[in-house]
Amino acid sequence: MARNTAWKKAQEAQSEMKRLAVLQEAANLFNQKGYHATSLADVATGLNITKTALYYYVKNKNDLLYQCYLMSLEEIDTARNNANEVGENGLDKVCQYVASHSFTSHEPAALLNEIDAIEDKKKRTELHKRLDKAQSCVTDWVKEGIKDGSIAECDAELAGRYIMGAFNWIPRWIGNSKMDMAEITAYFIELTRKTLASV
Amino acid sequence: MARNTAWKKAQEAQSEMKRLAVLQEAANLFNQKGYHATSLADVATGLNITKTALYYYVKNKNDLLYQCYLMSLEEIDTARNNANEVGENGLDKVCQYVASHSFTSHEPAALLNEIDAIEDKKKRTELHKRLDKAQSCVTDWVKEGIKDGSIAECDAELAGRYIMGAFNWIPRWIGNSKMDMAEITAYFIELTRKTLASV
DNA sequence: AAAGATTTTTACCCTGCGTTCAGGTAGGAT
DNA sequence: ATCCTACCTGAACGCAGGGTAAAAATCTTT
Repeated sequence: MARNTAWKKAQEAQSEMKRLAVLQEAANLFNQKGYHATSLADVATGLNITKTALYYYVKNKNDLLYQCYLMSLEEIDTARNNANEVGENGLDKVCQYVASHSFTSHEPAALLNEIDAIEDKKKRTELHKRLDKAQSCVTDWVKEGIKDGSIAECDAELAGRYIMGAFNWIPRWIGNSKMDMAEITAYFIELTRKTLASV
Repeated sequence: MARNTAWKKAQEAQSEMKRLAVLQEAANLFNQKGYHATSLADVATGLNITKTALYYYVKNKNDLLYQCYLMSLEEIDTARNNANEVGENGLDKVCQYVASHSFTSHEPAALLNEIDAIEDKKKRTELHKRLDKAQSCVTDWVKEGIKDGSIAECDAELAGRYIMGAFNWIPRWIGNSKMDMAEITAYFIELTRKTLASV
């Protein structure tokens, strides 16, 4: 029956929403307190359910972390694609990237330290690879910028690391600051332009 | 007896050496895997003793973390004083600071995230204060540099955060890199000079 | 050699937390 | 009424890992 499948789809969509809510809550806590310091009870109470209920959406705690990574990496990929489309030269792409990168609500950067907590080796290396890509694309853009003249001659990898470090570190201190992410990001992009500026 | 006190001092010195070895080992592991992911057994086996032996040198696991912080902060303080003595202008002081800061074997920067794991509230805020100082001195030097002309007009705090972020992030990726700390630091200082350069 | 101080071990307890199991409720379909 | 599916709960298990007490080994002093 057509009705049946349509209904089923609606159900699945709603279910997926709930699953994402679980991941979102978990990601927030993992970012705040770290994976090991966050108990499943913490995640559960934040959602007003029991910790056992989590097992309906997720295989186990470690899988929960993995799913969070998948979610975050998806955003990073989006940011990268966006930068490639919108950016007009190397420098522009780098700036576009860091802008969307740091606006994400999940603060994936903070999460991205806990990769070694992933127990399954295959998944761990998979995540490592995808993360490397998140860094190497910046390196590539810097090289591109050197060629197209928007960026000064420099060591592309180190320059990329320098910039990404500055941005990735934001979550560590933003709590103490009166400024919000938008202001900080805007100013950091200015600094980035100066750091990379040709002549 | 004079002999007695002299000897006692020697003993204490040796004991202190051992205590520092414990802290060093713990700091390394905490940096590598994080506080919560590191068990006392891990620390103990790294030193070829039983975990109970640790309790001779340290009150408990949380105190161990605290002692590690004290050790790291001492180095940071030294680096700051050194920068203030040797540096000839604002820009110079900043560069001196980050140079010695990142050469430390303990990689205190990585450690410095886990402050919230300190359970005692008083000690936690004490560490927070001292860490703030480690950041604010950079802000001050940037301001100084703007006045003495070595650094361009800019938001001193944000510029300081930007630079410190770049350096603090190094421990996260240096493992994947073929370069060593000395090379990286040298190049990062160049980038820092460019980022802050007046004109 | 015996007493004392320092350092480390053996053997154990106990709590927190991830995980499982055995259901239970609500609501739509038949 | 009955059954199915989606979703959730409470209670209990198992074990990793922090912590303790007391014995034992090692080193020093007299």
